[in-house]
Amino acid sequence: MLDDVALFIHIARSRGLSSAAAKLNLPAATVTRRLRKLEEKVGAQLVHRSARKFALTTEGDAYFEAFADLVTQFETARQGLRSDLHELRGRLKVAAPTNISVGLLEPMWSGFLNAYPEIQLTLNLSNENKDLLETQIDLALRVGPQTDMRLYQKRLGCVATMLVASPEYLAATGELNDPEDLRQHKLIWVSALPIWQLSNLDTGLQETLHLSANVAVDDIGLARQLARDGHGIALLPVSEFWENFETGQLHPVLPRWQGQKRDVYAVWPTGRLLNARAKCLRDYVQDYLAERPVFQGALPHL
Amino acid sequence: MLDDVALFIHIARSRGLSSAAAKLNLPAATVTRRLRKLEEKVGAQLVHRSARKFALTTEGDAYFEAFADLVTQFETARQGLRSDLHELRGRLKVAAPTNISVGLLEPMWSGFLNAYPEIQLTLNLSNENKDLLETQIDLALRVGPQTDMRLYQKRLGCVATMLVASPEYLAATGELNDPEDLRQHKLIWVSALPIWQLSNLDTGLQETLHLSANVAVDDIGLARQLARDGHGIALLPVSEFWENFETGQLHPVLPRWQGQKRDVYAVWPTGRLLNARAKCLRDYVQDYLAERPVFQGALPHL
DNA sequence: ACCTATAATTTCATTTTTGGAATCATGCTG
DNA sequence: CAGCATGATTCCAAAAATGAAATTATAGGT
Repeated sequence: MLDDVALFIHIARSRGLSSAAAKLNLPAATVTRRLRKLEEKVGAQLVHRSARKFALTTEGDAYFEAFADLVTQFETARQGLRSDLHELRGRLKVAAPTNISVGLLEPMWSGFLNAYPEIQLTLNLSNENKDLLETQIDLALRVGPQTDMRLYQKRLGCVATMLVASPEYLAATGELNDPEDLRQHKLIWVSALPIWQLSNLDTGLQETLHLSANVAVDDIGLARQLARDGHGIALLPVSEFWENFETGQLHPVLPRWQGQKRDVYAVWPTGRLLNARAKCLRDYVQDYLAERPVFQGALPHL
Repeated sequence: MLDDVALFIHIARSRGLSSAAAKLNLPAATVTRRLRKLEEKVGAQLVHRSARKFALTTEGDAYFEAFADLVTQFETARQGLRSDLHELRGRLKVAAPTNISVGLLEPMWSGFLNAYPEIQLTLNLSNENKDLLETQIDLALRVGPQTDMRLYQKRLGCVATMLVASPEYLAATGELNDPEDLRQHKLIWVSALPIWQLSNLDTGLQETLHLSANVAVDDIGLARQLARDGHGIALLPVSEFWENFETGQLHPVLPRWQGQKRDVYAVWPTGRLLNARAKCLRDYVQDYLAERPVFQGALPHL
């Protein structure tokens, strides 16, 4: 019956059965019959009609007012779902961490846009985790443990962390032989890596260190900068210095030890269907990360 | 297609095809087929189903979220219209003038309620014309010219007006022979009858008088009371004193002259369908008034 | 008043949908 | 592991809907 009500709404808007039939690509006979069937069900005539004259009855007015907006919303929702579910065109709003996006991942964004020129990508870069529901983000890339239960998450890769310092700092203070030696050093702490959990590449031995930091910051990029400037030893994701590692501005400290690996995730809200574009991007990112050791947990000096 | 979407919503809510079929009073074969047809149109499976297990796909979730509220609104609107249009049960909000409603018309309200015990009548009495749209009145009884173009109106009857004064007042001042004599008297003016247009019952002669009133009030009941108390001559609708006329508390002044007749109307907003209850009441009122001379323009002393 | 053009309705052969009955699938219980 | 109960699907005759073509209705123009 809802289809017949929708038909009636179109008839009312078109102010005639023939023009409604034309708009809906239906024969006039079908429109006539279905309107009459609806009127029989309702138990009232909805339309006064004759050749060249058209008016709604008072019942028809009531029906129109009650259902017109609903029919519009139905059709809008249906259209939106059709295009949103299946088409690789239109808007796609993505959040991603600033550090890796303007560095290692810039070619990935560029490649995606070239591959899908009809997708209008809005890329919100931030090193903070924005609320996806509030900001209406379709998909977010995140690094590190994801604890928000409102989000679906798919693991796309992982990044190792390791201890680094500037060569000047190490020349002044001497090399370290053991994680315990860290206590004698200036340390740069960053909020993303609150606990320093180190594991030995050779023996598999694990140590969790509770250290007192000389400097504490909440931005990984700043921590890298401070380490490079000789202010101490930092535990950093290798993505932060992978590209420039050969320049020697940051040296590994305790090179046979590594920090905990940080997984890279795609996340999106549970209530939200992942449309074709977001799925496409997610798969594109996964493929891109699969081909780069830095996102498969590799270390730059090995 | 909207019918199939609605069916899908019911399937999702019932968490099964068989239970949805039972609720909708449809064969399971029909439900199965129409769901599959919808899935073909959508180009995606909406439901994972097997014997004893049921789950929506992510596309199904999206469809459910997009359409569930709309389907509910559709069904609510449809149910509302069905009952509102045709059933003589439920709410009916009516506005009517206080004076005639607690007097002459009280038996009419009582009779209507007895005749239609399932109608829940809300009777808003006032001698002011309330905004029907704002107060969501279904139907209003009004007396006098109706100039609001947003209202449909149907004339149900009419009430004559005439000049009256207390016997004490007339004994003190003497009888009148001609409308011009009114100028020598104390007059009680009421806003509902701003112009005194008198017509002679015998000759048909009409006079429009522009008089200076001693007292001006905006409530007809108060005007009646003042006249009864000997404060002068008032031009009043006969409905105001029809019942008590034989008690002699108010005497006709210039008994062969009458004031302008005031029509009684049922009015309702043009955009609003007059439902079965309001129609029923309107017709009931018209029949009731038709049987009472006071509402057919009669004078009490003739 | 008549004619024409347009809108609505009706007819009927064809297509599609329906629903009862039969069949299949599967999860739970013993 | 087998059997049973329940849910889902398929089959097919019957019913309903469809749409092209023909017909009817009517409003406007001459």
